[in-house]
Amino acid sequence: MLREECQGLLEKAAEEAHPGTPLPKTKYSPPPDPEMGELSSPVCFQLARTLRQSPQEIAQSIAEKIKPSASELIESAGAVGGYINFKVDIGRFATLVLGTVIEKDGEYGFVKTKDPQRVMVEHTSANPNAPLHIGNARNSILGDCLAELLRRQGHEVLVHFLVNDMGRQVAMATYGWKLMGKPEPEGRAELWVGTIYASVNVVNETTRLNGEIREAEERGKVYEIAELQEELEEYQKAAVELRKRYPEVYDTLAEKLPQIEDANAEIVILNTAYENNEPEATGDVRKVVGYCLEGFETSLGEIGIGFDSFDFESDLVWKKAADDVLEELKATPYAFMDEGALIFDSDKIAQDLGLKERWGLNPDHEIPRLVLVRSDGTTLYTLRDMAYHIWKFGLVNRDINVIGSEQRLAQLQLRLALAAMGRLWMGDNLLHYAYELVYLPGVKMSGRLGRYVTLSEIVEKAEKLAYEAVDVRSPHLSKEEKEGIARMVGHGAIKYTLLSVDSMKTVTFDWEKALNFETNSAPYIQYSHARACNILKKAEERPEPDYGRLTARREKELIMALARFPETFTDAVNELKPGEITAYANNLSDKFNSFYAAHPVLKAETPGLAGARLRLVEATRITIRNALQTLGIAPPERM
RNA sequence: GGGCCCGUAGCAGAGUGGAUAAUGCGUCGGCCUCCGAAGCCGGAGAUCAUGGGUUCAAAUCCCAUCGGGCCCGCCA
Repeated sequence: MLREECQGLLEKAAEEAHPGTPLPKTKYSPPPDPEMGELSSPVCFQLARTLRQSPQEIAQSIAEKIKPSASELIESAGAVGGYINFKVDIGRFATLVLGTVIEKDGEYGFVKTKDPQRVMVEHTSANPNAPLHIGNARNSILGDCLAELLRRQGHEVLVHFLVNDMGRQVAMATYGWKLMGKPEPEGRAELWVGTIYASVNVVNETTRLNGEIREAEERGKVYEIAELQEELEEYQKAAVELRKRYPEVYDTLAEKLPQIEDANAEIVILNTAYENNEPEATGDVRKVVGYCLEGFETSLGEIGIGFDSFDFESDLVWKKAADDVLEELKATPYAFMDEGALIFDSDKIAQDLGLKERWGLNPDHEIPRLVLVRSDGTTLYTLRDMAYHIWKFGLVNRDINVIGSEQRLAQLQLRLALAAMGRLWMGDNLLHYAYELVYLPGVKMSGRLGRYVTLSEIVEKAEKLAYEAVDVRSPHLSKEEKEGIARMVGHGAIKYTLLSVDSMKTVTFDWEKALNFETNSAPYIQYSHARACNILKKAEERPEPDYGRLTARREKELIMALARFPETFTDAVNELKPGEITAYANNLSDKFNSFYAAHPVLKAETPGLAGARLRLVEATRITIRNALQTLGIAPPERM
């Protein structure tokens, strides 16, 4: 709102000083020194060229013509070094801002879009044969936050999870489970399924390697033996870890699997049977996948993340949706046979429709082709993915896929294929929200070997550390209260670390940093919220506010920060950058804590000032809470 | 070989055309008889990977080079 005021004043003044010169759009920003004012425009630098004058002269001439009296909020304007700086009438501005925040309360800042859409956010979509780990967690947390941001902007949002249940990996887990006599899960279902899967893999690979070593020994190939031995050691190490986690699982499989003549062939048979929807196979696979998905729902549910729908890849196959896509593609000029396989010509469609320019791709780069059907006639995952997206676009008109950046090319080819089938609008409205991986120092994660740091481990550890911190700082609270706070703080800490880093940068997950409860963390922001709540709780009366007295630097800065929330929110949603909100919330907390340390609220010098400061605290509480909620972080009232 | 992404203080990490490059950890020095010290106040610490270019103005845009990651499967 302040920007519009300044822009209006500027336009009028510029017209007077330099008639007929259009005012270019520029960004406003706070000047480096608060003494210079609250908002500044660099517009004169741009005018310098057309007006053939120095920016300083232009700024001077425009500033002289600005009439602050025409504005309710601006007190004065001045030219400094080519910039035009505005000083805000803080009393009036505070009245407006604090009044708006308190009146809008839970809705403050959530500027509604003029163009509400139905949007899908697909996120997590982890293979249902291993537990969620910290890398998946970045996906889930980003996806959940994007969905929340879009919802708050007024879109109708659907959150879906694609279950990749057609792969060999799921068949392996199911096969192991059958071999064990189809037991019920023990402990964490997803970890248990993951252990079965990894055990099958490790036992099979060990058997294979032992055979190859024997053969190499017979032929006396010394060099090969050493190589195989080394590989074998990796699996043996993994076996020890798996055995430690679920002794019966590993031991049973280690005993039974080697007795099977060709376990791999049996796994393929099971997979094919499932693909054909044969009742027994379907019952078994769905059971195991179900265990795993329940585990996902539990561990994500613990940190407040959920889905509207789990979409099974197998359902698409059974509905023959992929076959329909195949027929459609075959009928286009972009599918051709090569060595018995059916190929999609990604580059040709991009050229024919000018999609490289349209989608901002390198025009000189040839986009690699894509295999749709193997020479043995079986289809590939991509085809099912196309069918899935056509289905999704039957529900929504915009789709955001939160998927690792390594899938960039595959996602592009998917969009091109949609365009090739006459569904350009789907290609245009499909966004691959890419993110980089999360690394754990000193840990090499591997699903195949059952080696991972699971999300629930991390959540548990965070809760434990948070509990200890609460216990030290607020020993008088009941155990239940402490636990509730520990959950909010622990979960918040994890989410904040993953949301505050740009999604295109790799994150090195550092326990110390993620669970540091000091400045620039969720707990710091939560603490600021709790402090604000505490003051409000202790205020016995609310004197009539005298906003004109909020003149101290820290008060002004806090008010300015509060006023910035709506535009921060809008930027964050439009650019899909949750980091904007984390940075904002941290900055707002800084301003509040500085204010808190410098100025007493309840014991302010006059009742009018106390009243004004109380509203300021109230508005801060509301804004911090709103910001945290868009991030999926809970705002505790005490901690 | 081709393509995409990343490179900012000891470390972590904002900022993608505007003033003196945020912030945190660590480090040095202060502040609890005053609304919660998970806090506040103040120091020191940066050739923004390197070299060119565009611009009144470059960490930001363009080109080249170096370093790191990922992709270019008849895997999913």
